[in-house]
Amino acid sequence: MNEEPVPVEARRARARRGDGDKLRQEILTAAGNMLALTSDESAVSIRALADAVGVTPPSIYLHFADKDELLIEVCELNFDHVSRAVEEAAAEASNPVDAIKLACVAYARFGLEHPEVYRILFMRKASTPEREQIEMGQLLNSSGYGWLLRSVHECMDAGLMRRTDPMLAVLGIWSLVHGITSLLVSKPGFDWPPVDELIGYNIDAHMKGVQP
Amino acid sequence: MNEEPVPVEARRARARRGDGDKLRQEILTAAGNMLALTSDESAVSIRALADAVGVTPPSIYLHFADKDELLIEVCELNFDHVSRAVEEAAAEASNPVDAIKLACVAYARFGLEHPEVYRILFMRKASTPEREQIEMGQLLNSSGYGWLLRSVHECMDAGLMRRTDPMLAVLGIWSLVHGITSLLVSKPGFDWPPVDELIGYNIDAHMKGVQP
DNA sequence: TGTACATCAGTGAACGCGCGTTCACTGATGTAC
DNA sequence: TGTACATCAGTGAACGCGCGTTCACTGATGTAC
Repeated sequence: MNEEPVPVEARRARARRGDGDKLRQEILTAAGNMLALTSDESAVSIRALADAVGVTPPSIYLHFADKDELLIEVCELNFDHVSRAVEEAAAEASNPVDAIKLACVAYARFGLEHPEVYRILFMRKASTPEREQIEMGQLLNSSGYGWLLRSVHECMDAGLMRRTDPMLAVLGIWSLVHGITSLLVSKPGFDWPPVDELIGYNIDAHMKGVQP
Repeated sequence: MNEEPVPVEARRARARRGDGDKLRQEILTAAGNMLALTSDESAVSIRALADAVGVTPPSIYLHFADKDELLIEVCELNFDHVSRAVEEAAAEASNPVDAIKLACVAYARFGLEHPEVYRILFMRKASTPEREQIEMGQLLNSSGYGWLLRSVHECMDAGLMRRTDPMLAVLGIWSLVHGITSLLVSKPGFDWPPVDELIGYNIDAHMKGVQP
């Protein structure tokens, strides 16, 4: 249909002199939106991003050294999103065990609402070992992870969980909810039981199982 | 180094008249080996497979309609492998709860030993909805899944698990162990606690939590 | 107040790559007469 | 027992595609004199 090189009206207005960084933000926002809309990580190519922002592919390189650097920033932003969702949900609870339960539900819901973001954050193989280190650092430093670790400590201190290496307990809770979320994301066509019930029953059981 | 089109000595001996299907088997075996060796799903291309078997790319199409059909068969084979590993481990147990625990350890171990196979089976997004249906069918019909479902029923009948929709319990157990496995597979560089301890503590806790 | 100039945000065209797949073919193998 | 022929397993070369990335450039914007 539209084979002319670039429809000029679709082009983004050029940034003013000092405002080069605006494009940088627009690119990151567009990447997030594209993941949300297309549900396909491979659809987020340099070319597609440039198109979405209304710019030519080489412009991307004015703001990011390469594609990997771009994706790292996308991850950074989205670790923050998950963290916020989890912590907001947990704030409603009246005790640390309930807080963990609510957090798990919020975590799974985030995954289901942003499946491709979830994929990139938690299911992707990093392109290089260095890149993996960076991503793990982002994850471990995210406020959501810190929150869970503190909550587990709190539970142990309050006698609501039996004492053990807190890491084992943290990873167990995270694994359970990540397992559910990632299966739902990987196999959306399966005839799953209602999500809340699935999470509710199992996280309840799990938290009961780690009591003293 | 070796830029000649195809080093003739490396070529596979041509099959005898009725033996065309031998290549088919060799291709499937090679695909499994490549996944094991390269730990990179994207490395399994038609071209690489042809190379590994000692044949030219078009030959693949003598035996498989397209790449998707080939991968479906690879999955089929590997669902069988997981199932066998799980059931063999469980056979050592003296009660159904222990059987489930041993099965979980075997399942995780399989994932760690065959990370790319695990990725394809349980972490990949299917290329099409039809393809997803096929894969889910393979999974649900695999003997390992059937075994877990029966074991959960057994536990409930024996009063070792409290009664609920068995699907909730099955998916919970599977999610926990899949969660651990897939995180280990996704983030191999993380400083994980010993796998047996991680699985042991958490599956123990979980099975305790689902008791009556 | 006007103009030359450096700077900055971007463009256009092309690069090489590996991919899945197709098409016309070749040549060894077995079979019919 | 010998030969023509159909069949079958494979080859060789090419297709179009989208990808990340590079390079030489353009032209608007602000600044110095």
